[in-house]
Amino acid sequence: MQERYNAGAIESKWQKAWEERRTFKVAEIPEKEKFYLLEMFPYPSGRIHMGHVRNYSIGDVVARFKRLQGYNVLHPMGWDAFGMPAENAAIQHGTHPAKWTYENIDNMRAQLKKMGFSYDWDRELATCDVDYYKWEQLIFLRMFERGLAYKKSSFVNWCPDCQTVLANEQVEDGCCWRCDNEVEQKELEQWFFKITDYAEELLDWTWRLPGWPEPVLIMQRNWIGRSTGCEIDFPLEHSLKKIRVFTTRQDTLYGATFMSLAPEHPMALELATDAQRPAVEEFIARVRRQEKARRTSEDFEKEGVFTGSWCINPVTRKRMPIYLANFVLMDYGTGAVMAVPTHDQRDFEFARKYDLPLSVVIQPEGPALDPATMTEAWTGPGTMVNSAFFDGLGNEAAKEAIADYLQKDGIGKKTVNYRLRDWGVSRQRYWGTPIPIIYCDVCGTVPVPEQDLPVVLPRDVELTGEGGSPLAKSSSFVNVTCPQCGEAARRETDTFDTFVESSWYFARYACPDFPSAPVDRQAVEYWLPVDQYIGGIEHAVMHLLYARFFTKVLRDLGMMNVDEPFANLLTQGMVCMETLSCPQHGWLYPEEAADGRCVKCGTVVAQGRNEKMSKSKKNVVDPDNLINRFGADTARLFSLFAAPPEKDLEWNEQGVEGCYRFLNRVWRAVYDNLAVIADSGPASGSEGEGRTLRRLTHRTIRKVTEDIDGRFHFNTAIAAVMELVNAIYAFEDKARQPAVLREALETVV
RNA sequence: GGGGGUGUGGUGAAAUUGGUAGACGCACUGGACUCAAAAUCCAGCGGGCGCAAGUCCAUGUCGGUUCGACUCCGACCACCCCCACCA
Repeated sequence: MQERYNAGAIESKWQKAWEERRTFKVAEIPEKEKFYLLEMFPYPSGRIHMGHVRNYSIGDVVARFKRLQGYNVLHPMGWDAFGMPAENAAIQHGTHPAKWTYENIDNMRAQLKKMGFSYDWDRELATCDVDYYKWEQLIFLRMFERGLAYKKSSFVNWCPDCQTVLANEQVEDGCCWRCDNEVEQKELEQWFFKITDYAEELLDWTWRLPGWPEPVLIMQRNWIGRSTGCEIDFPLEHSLKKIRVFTTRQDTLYGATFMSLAPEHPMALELATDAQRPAVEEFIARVRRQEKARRTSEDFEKEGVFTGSWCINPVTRKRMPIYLANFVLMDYGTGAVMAVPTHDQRDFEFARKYDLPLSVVIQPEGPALDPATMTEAWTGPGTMVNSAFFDGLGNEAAKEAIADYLQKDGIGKKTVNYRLRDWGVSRQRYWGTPIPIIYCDVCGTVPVPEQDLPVVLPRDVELTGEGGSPLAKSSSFVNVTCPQCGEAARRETDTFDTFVESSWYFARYACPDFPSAPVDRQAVEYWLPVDQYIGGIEHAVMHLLYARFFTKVLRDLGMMNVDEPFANLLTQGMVCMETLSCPQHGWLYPEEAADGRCVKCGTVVAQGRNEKMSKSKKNVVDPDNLINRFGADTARLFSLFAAPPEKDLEWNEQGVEGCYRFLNRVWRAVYDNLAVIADSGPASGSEGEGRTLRRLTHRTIRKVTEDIDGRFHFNTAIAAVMELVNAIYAFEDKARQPAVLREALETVV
């Protein structure tokens, strides 16, 4: 028998046993209550990091706890395997993205196994496997049939220097991350998912998810951004055409004195008079060039240009000049805004700049507003003035009254608008799911017939990082015959946003090998929804909203019968560490500093504040080192003990050592007492000191149970076990009451 | 500008939701063991006064509610995160 705590020996012994016995493999057992525990699956970047250790340690505790409570626990793991880092590695090092990705997966799988997490590895999936993404292509085809997937022209970030499309994350301060040149907006035809069709339902259900953290629900509600108002038509002065606006402030309609259109508005050019045309064209070109940079700049100036045309305010019958304005967004509302300078700050600034008329229609309490002397717009409540028969009403009441009036007179109608935009899923990238569409000169856009799926991502594609979609360069991929008419045709060469894969993987885990559909209805019926989902707060909006959307789409496509994917959600904080930097050598890894000095030059190291661990700042800890030095249990214990899960976890080397010390203490407590407790039976009676220990043992059981179950206070659960261990060390009456000691020790273990 | 969050010892944090503030850990200090060190064990550890039993002060600041407030309400200060010209 070993003489001291040997984490490596203990852990590898049990990990081997779990693997051989398939201990965590599960199947549907109808008479047994299920519990589906899921942690957000990792991107196979190459190595696991402390954020994974934390996330998966939390999940593993809950999974094991629920198993001990008798649940049939599904706890799967897989890989969010498509994405740009694989492609970047290919461009920089010449490795194929597939090779890079699968090698990384092998690496990380081995690391996760060394951490001892209780996964059912038989359900492992990788989203870059054809067997996974072919079902995604099928879902897309069904969505296309129903109009839930459609194509429209839209703007992408384009680096004119690199000749390539950039993702939003690749644009820093309006400039390309690689060459630092200014990014332009380029118009491309792109695929979209009609998530806006589900805006109302996605919003409604945020009030019916009691197991979600309130801040996440609030963020989703804000992101969906429902607002009620009116669409109002403004007739043009010398034409039968009209400009339609959306407003939430129909109470200010009588104060609308000019009109602002987005530069991308379809009527922008036709409204330009001959005299104004050069100025208008110049303005549109300039805004298009700036568009992204302007969003990030603080001191952004409102700018516009007069088109030369006029429209008529439908209630005052007054002429309103039509401007193009750089702050009006084409993709919200109708891309046209009725400008009320007295009661909207942007319109106010714009009016002052271009000397446009002001008319007060809401008078607050106190001194009367005077258009000539106002210094800012009045956006608060007040009494209606200069508004015909609505004068004297409170402006909130007038909102209703004017909306009814507009609707009755056919000038406008009540409507609802969302900030949520349709989800653009086209990516001009190689390493992703091919979009199963064929373009034929005769038949137009033709979906790939279902029996022709999958559209396999070809391996032999050259990746340079320049130009458009890499797949476009593979002629064997691009050139096909039209499935409808048999003429020569071309394949779609864009791939899906990787968020598409992560929007339904939780359902595929219920039936990872199901051969005839994306999901097996029966398996899904048993396992879904996920009873506990765990992951980083950074996914509060995008991933979690897309997954909710997909769940509803799959339901409406008749593929499964689930309304919401995640019944309970736990969002864990980041793992942080102090940064170290040397004036000469920049950021330093912890091992590059000793005694507060840089090991290279001896300069005193500057200590930064705690920041999220990141390779770029070199404030990282490699879980492998931790496992080798202390064992996986120490790594797991520390990541649970140092902070409650929703808070940021501050890395502390000495804290880790403290956890290791504690595990040593536990081991010794058992080992040193083996002889004493060897022959003792179950604890029945107890007295004196023994009675106190017994009570503590049982109080600890209750405390730990309450702390883990639903509360997720792992730190206090561990503290309670530490107290019990302290009491075991203090217990002296071993010889007379060995059963009490044995019970306490077994409880700790 | 909008939304969300945080503020408790030297330090990470507890206080199960209005009832003994600081559990548990880290750091530190003293002691035991050792030729010595490491490891381990024991003790102390918010501040003031006191030899002591004690006692007063203390949860960002200022007010309020309450028999009682880290917890609830109001105002303010500081820091962090997210969204950001959404009509």
